[in-house]
Amino acid sequence: MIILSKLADYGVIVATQLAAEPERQTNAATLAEQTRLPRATVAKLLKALAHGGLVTASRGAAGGYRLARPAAAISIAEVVAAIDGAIGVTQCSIHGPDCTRTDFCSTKPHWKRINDAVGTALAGMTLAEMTPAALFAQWMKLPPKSGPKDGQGAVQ
Amino acid sequence: MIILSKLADYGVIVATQLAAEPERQTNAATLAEQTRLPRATVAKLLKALAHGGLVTASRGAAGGYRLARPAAAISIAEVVAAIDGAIGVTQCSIHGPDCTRTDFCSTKPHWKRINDAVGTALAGMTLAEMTPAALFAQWMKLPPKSGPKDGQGAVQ
DNA sequence: CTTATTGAGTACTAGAACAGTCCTAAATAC
DNA sequence: GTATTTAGGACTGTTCTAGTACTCAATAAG
Repeated sequence: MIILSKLADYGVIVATQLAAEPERQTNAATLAEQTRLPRATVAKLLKALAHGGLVTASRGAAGGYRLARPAAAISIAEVVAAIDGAIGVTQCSIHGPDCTRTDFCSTKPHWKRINDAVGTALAGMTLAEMTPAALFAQWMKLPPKSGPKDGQGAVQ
Repeated sequence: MIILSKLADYGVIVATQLAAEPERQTNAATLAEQTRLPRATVAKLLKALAHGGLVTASRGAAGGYRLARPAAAISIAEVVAAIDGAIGVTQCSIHGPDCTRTDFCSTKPHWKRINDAVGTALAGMTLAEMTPAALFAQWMKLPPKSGPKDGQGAVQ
């Protein structure tokens, strides 16, 4: 089973790309090239991110997108929610008490615990931590098994 | 977005039902009645659980299912994995390095952290904790806002 | 041994969700 | 005015999910 949809995954990648150079305004076509994702798909993702208030858009010639807030203030949970909707472990976690089994379902109250754990995990990581720069910093401190001598560790 | 599929959710419900009376052997039809789930679906779930080694089956007349291990030794993660397959945050978390973006994808290494958090949350809860008995015990210690005077709290 | 019961395994179908594309309108720079 | 770029839908093909049905194998009871 996969937790994130492909689009949510892509959304994080696109947002991370924006976070890599926050001062610049980048248009959808350029982001598509940078991330090697289909142009139309990237455009769709950016619309969703803009709708969620995570990026700001400028229309017209020389327009484009940039992060609405500092990358360190945008959590992965927000990015995912902007694309996939609210995060819930089960159907009943989202829809509330309209489950026909509510009355005798003993599992329901427990999902909240798991739900919170997942939410915390996604909310506890920011876009800033996803950038290559952050990855590099981490790699300097905690070199992989193969050691820092081969540059591959930083990518893999 | 919903993390668990309906079937995985149902799987936990069915397994919890088995955990409620571990000494008895119950057949698929009875479990379907107890959980109010479609009989054919319950049968399908039980097959998956049996395949995953979580329940043992006895064929033939007076056959049925029971937990293969004590409920306290079966984690929700195992139940979910038996039905939905291995848990991964993204496609690449499962498929490994065959992603075409591996070389320049800076987000990939970070998913592991989130992946582990989700896995830990699901692995940290057992079937025993999901049973009504466990719920009741918890409710005795931590009564809900409405207080223990109305018996409803234990079900909701 | 025969028969009824029950799980095992597989195949199948309808429906929903997902991923991706395309088109038209609105805004902006030159 | 014209080119560029996002906004907002609509649309489509594919994949996945949920649910059902059917046949085979195993077991208990008479």
